[in-house]
Formats: sequence, structure tokens, C-alpha cells
Amino acid sequence: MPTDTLSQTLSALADPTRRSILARLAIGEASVTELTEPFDMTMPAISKHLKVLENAGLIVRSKSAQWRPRKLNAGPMKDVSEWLENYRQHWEERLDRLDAYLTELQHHEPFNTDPNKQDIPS
Amino acid sequence: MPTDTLSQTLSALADPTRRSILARLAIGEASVTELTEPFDMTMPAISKHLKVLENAGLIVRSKSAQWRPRKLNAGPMKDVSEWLENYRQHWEERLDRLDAYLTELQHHEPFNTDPNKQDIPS
DNA sequence: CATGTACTTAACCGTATAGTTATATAACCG
DNA sequence: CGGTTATATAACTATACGGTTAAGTACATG
Repeated sequence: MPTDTLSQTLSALADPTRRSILARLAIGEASVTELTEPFDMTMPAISKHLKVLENAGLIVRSKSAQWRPRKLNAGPMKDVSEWLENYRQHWEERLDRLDAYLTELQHHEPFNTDPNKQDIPS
Repeated sequence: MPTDTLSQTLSALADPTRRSILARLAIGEASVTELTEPFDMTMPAISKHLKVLENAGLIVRSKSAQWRPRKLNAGPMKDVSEWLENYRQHWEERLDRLDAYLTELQHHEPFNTDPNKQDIPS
């Protein structure tokens, strides 16, 4: 089980149910019951998904009477977005001179290929 | 097992070994032997990781004598990046009037919360 | 205080994942 | 052809994941 933050965020996001929950929470707070409704799934199943999202720091739990509403916390997504930026030029297929130059720059101090110091591109 | 493309991409990325492999391939093509070297892991293990990356469309396999060099294909990362854009305003904590307005817009046609039509925000 | 509502947790199950070792395939090289 | 190099596949193991049902906890209310 990889325990690093980025892995945890990515694997939390790698499930359509959880992404759908996040989409709902982007609209605003919601109770577990509300979050369960759209799915053909029991509440404990949703509860587990919520725990995964919470452990990844993507949602926070508050408290109001017997309700435990969840709120979106997009913070960790920023890290994913920033990590992805390392690769943007690779998916933008600009095969012109400038792109070649940028690629060349990339080759000098591009990515951290040391598996012991991952995901912290200098 | 979620089979949708975005889930497949995200779960392929949710492993530090695989991200490190991608970082290496961002520099240029590499053989399986070269890709194995930095890791304290056997070649079959890396071979499996490569299969995961290949199934996610993040790398492609070519052929040169007895070598099967892998090449980065960042295409699927673009989809992740675009999906994340839906949430950018949530991690950019601009709590001013404009942000409130944008958030209000977001509330009108924001995300797809229907679990049967996920990840295709209109 | 008893009952209902809103969860959470435990125990269990089937399948997937990540690694291993051992074996197979494929291409090159003398 | 026979050996070596490069890689893939098979078989196995241990652990993680995603779901279930059933039982437990916490607050609200009559």
C-alpha cells in the first residue's frame, strides 16, 4: 500500500462513485443519507468511500445534531494538478521549433527519476 | 472494478513506482531492463506495472531487435487535467465577491452529480 | 426513558493488486 | 545450432478493496 500523499489522493479519485460524491459536495455540504441516495448501494458502502475521501483529505466531516455532514476540501487536488503540469507539454502536441526547445530544456532538469525521491520535481 | 477511462488512468497513476517510470519515460524511450534498474524489484514486477500503464494508454510499446522499448503517451493525463479544472476554484481560496459570483454560476450548471453519467461535466 | 433517526463499525466474502520464483519465448551472435 | 540477452507469462501468495448484513453508538423527541 503506497502511503505517500499523491498516491493516496490519486487512488481516492480513481473511483467513479467517489468522484460522483465529490461532484455532489462541490455544490455544497451534504449528509451521508443525501450522499447515499443517488447510488444503488448501501449506506455502509458509502460510509467507506467517505472514509477513503476523508483519509485523502478531500472531504471534512462536521457535526450537527445527529448529522455528520461532509464538505469538499479540494486542496489535495491542487497537488495532482501541479504534478500533471510536468507532463502538459507531452500531451500538447506542438511539434514546432519552440516545442522542441522547451522539450530540450525539460531534458536538462526535468523530472525526478530517483524512485527514492519521487514526485518532488525540482 | 471500475472500467471507465478516467478511473483507469487515475489508478494507473496512483502508484509511485508507475509515476517514477513515467518520469523516466518523459526523458525518452527506455527498455524494460533500463526501467527496472532504479528499483529494488524484479523485472516481472516492472513488467506488470508496464502492462497497467499500457492498458491505461499512458505508454506504448515498440520493437527493436530483442528490445521492447516503452514510450510515454501523456494523452490520458490531459483528461485528468481537464477533469480537475472543474475543481480549481475550490482549491484557489479566493473568498472575495468575484469568487462568490463564480461559485454562484457554478451552482447553476456545475457538475454532473448523476452517478450514471459521471465525469462528463457539461 | 423509550423509540426513531442517522450514522458507524465489525465481520465476512469475492475479487483485484503487487510482489515473488520458475518457466517460456524471441532475437541476436559466434 | 547453441548460448546469451531481453522480455513475457504462469503459478502462487499475501494483502487490499469494495461490497454485503448485522450490530453498535449518538442525538432528538414524545
